[in-house]
Amino acid sequence: MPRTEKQFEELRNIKIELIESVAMKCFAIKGFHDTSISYIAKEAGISSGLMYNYFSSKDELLKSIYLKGIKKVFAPLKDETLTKKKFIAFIEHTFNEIETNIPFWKLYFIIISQPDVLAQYQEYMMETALPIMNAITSYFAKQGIPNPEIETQFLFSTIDGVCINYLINYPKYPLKQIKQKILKNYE
Amino acid sequence: MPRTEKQFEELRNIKIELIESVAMKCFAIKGFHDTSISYIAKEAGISSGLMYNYFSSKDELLKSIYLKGIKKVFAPLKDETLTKKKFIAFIEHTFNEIETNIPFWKLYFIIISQPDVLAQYQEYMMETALPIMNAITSYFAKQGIPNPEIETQFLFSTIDGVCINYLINYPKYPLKQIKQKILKNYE
Amino acid sequence: MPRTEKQFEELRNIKIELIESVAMKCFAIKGFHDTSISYIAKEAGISSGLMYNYFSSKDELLKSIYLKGIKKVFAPLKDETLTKKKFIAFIEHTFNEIETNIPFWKLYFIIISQPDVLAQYQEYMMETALPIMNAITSYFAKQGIPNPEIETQFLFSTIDGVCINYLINYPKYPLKQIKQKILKNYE
Amino acid sequence: MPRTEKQFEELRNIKIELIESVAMKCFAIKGFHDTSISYIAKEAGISSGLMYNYFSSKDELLKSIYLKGIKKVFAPLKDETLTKKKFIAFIEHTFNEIETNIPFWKLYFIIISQPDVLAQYQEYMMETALPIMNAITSYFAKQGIPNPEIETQFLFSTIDGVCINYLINYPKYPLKQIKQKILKNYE
DNA sequence: AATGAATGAGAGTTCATTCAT
DNA sequence: AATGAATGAACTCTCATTCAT
Repeated sequence: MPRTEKQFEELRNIKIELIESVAMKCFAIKGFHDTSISYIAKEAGISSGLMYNYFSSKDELLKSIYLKGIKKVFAPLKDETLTKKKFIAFIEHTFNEIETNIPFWKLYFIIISQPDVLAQYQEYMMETALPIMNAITSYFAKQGIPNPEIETQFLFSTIDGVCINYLINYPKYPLKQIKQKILKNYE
Repeated sequence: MPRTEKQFEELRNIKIELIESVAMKCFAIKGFHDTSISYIAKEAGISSGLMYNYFSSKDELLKSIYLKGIKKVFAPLKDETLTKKKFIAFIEHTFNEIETNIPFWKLYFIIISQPDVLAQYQEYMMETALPIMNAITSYFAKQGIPNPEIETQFLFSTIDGVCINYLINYPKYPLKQIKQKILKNYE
Repeated sequence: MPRTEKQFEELRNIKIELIESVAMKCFAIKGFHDTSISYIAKEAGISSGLMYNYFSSKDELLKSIYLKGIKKVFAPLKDETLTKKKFIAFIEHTFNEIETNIPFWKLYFIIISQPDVLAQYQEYMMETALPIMNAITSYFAKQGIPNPEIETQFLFSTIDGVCINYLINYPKYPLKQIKQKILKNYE
Repeated sequence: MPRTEKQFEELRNIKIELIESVAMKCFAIKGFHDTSISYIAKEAGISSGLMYNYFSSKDELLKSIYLKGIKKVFAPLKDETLTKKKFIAFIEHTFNEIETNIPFWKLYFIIISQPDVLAQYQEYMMETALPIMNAITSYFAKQGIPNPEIETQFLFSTIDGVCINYLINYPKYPLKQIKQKILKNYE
């Protein structure tokens, strides 16, 4: 009995996710340029040629990992009107993502540190992040916080900074306490 | 008649500064791995071989730029006991550095985002940053701020995050207002 | 359908032998430093990058050729007790190797003339040559030859000297007559 | 008082000999290709540019060292008719040269192992060596030694072989005893 | 779908040689 | 005579990508 098209599709997706997951870890540990396609292939248990059945280039592989990661981070955050509870949930969710997905965040900072690569992805990230930022700005405004746009910028900057310092210094970095401090700021 | 020792010395220093300055800009714009030695040389108007008269490798060039930059940033900050005035001056100095030396800070985040490179430089950066951080922690404690170590970590993380977002979004990023907000926090 | 493991293995062995054989000739004709990898590749009709699929560096290529050559020369010479017949066979074998494998011997003298390269290979050569030398010394002793160790050193030195002069002057060098003279010395 | 032309000439010769002597040692220790002009210059205490006042190229430097060395080795050996005493003196002289001028002989084997370099020098060496070889052949003939040409080839080959083995193994190589053995052969 | 041999452009680096001073 | 900064061709080596099987 031949496999259905759906089964093939599924097998393909499993392979793609395997490759992306392995590649993400490699990039995070060794850096993008210092991780060769053939190394990823070996780690993933496939041939280097097969990589190109799933990704048309090394850059495309990076892009795919990045976009999926961004989607995953922002997906649960609907741009509906925020309540206090939802705002807190957003902070909690974000810190949880940071803590449990270190390789992705390493990759994230590699990407936003590479100016020429950044340009291609910036647009997508902005599309994804902007609604969230706007929702938060509205929330801050409603809470009576002065300069709510600045406050949002400040919050997102802080989270970026916390993230990058956590990546460099974990497990020494006091992530939980910093999170508490941020939450307290908005009580 | 050959040039005097002093003339050679001066010639060398001029070339070193030229190369470092051009390389810093190239690295900041294109990234470290995507900037070739021959490209830097062309931009600097010299031959590629000349680089190696002054820097033993591309890595050493990066290191030299980094160390000089870090020194310049932290040099004015004595680790003496901080007063409020001095604390404010530190914040002002830091934001000023960020605003006026964008290429260096781009390079800085490229470096701390590259796992392979980071390890070599982390130690030096820590040696340089730690006394400042300690002085600030003491200052916070004296001011009666609770959890002064966490507060210091938070401040430095925030500054990193502000910096990285400024680099990506300037001139749109509201750097001055963010600085005012931070200063207000510690009034 | 990919090739089978066995097919790949065979393909590899053919290429390795091709590269080694071509490289040996090139080294012998032009010298090691004056033969570039890309020249060898061109002569072998392959791309320069392919070399590095089989040999991790130019030095490793040289080493591989050398070790295989040495093994081939000394392989048939068991270090068992020598009889007159076997001793003569050794001399005959050695001269035959010299006469029929000129490129290898040129390479051999290039190697032992290069101080930097020599050190790495000396040990292996000694390991290989010493048992033979000891067997011959024992044979000389049994034959009642005085100072058998010196006699062995003299014999090996002579063969080296004959070899190097043959390489420089063949086909003018009277290799066969020299061999007869040596054999007569030990009758 | 300006120097006379002769004094200039002498100073120049002293410099040349200094450079040649330093270069010879460097070549012998590190090999020809692994010794850079600037390294020789530094060892000789001059600038690399000045080298080219005395030698038009690195190859010319090598050639000059080689030719002077060959001349020095063969100079005392007139091609007059040999007596037994003179023949013994030749052997003694040769071994003495080997023992006391190791760097030159290392260089000598580097050169005769480099086929493309060899061609240029072979002629000169032959011109120099041939009269000596002929004289010795005549001497052997007069002594009633059969196949005197072969005997001469054998002697020179042996000396080459002894020399190369001495260079590799000194001070372990039994040079003096080998010399005695050779002399005994011709008593 | 799958392999890994093969390619070749381009990287970092070295160094004999030149030349302004 | 003397310096050493400067050049640039040539080197070794890497690796994303292709392709015959």
